[in-house]
Amino acid sequence: MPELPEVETVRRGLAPAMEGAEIVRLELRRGDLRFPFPLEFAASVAGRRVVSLSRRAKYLLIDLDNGMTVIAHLGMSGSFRIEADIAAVTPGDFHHPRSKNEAHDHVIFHLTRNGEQSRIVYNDPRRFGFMDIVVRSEMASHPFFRDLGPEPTGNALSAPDLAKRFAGKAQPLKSALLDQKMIAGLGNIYVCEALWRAHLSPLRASGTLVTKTGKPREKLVLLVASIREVIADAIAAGGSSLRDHIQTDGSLGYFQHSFSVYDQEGAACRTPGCGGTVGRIVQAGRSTFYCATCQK
DNA sequence: CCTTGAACCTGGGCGC
DNA sequence: TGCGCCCAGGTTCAAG
Repeated sequence: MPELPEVETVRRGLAPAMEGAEIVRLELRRGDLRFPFPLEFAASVAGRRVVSLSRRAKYLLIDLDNGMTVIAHLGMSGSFRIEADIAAVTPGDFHHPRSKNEAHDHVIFHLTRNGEQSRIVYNDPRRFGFMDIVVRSEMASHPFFRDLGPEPTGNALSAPDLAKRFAGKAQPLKSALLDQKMIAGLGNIYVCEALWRAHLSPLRASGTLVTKTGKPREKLVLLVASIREVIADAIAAGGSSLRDHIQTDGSLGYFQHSFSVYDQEGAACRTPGCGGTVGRIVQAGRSTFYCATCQK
């Protein structure tokens, strides 16, 4: 499920339940997800207090009071849910349908705070997600983070900076933007949506957005603005919910109702006056949705 | 260096 | 109902 807006939504959902709480026990219900859990993972976490939750790219970061940070990546199908005792319900309760795939509850954080117990459950049917724990001061040099590009939120991402990365590249915009070294946190949905907003073809060579002297062309400035806007809009909507619930309380994000091109093959292009039709092609083994009429 | 394709997994949807 | 095939929000690694 998760690109940057979905992970940010998870972070915001978990923060009130986790920050300040003590992790009494970390329950690992199998030895691995995509990778084996690190040695001493459960022991390093047990008895620690959660200082804060943050995010870098698509990684959720759980800062502990011993100077270590738990890193969680949700892969394609990972999700967290909160189970508070006060909200404990009968299995099958209408408002809290018991997930039929409890078999995929792989990691459980058992928490306590002010005498109240709760659990944070990580579920991941496909197990493309993974968790690790690192010393916080060494995190920036960790292989997961070392090569990441700027965040598309805030001011970290700029057109001149992206121009440097794009200069001379024949790589199509679609795959360049999916590359986490270019910009951190974009995935298939938001790359398609940003390119549509900027009226740029996903097939276009990224180097064509840069002048001979290495300056961003007008189109690149527009692309950067489009990326920022689509990410901000998606976060405001609580992310996109496709096959899974993404919010920690079981509710759905609703940005999927705002898709202009993603998963919209055959639909009329929503660009005013365009009249084109949304098409689907495959690039680097992944679906790209775009309007060939207005995206050049 | 670059690009493509396969691999890692499970489940949902669709056509027959 | 059932089976087989295709597809899916990500990332990595091998091969050409």
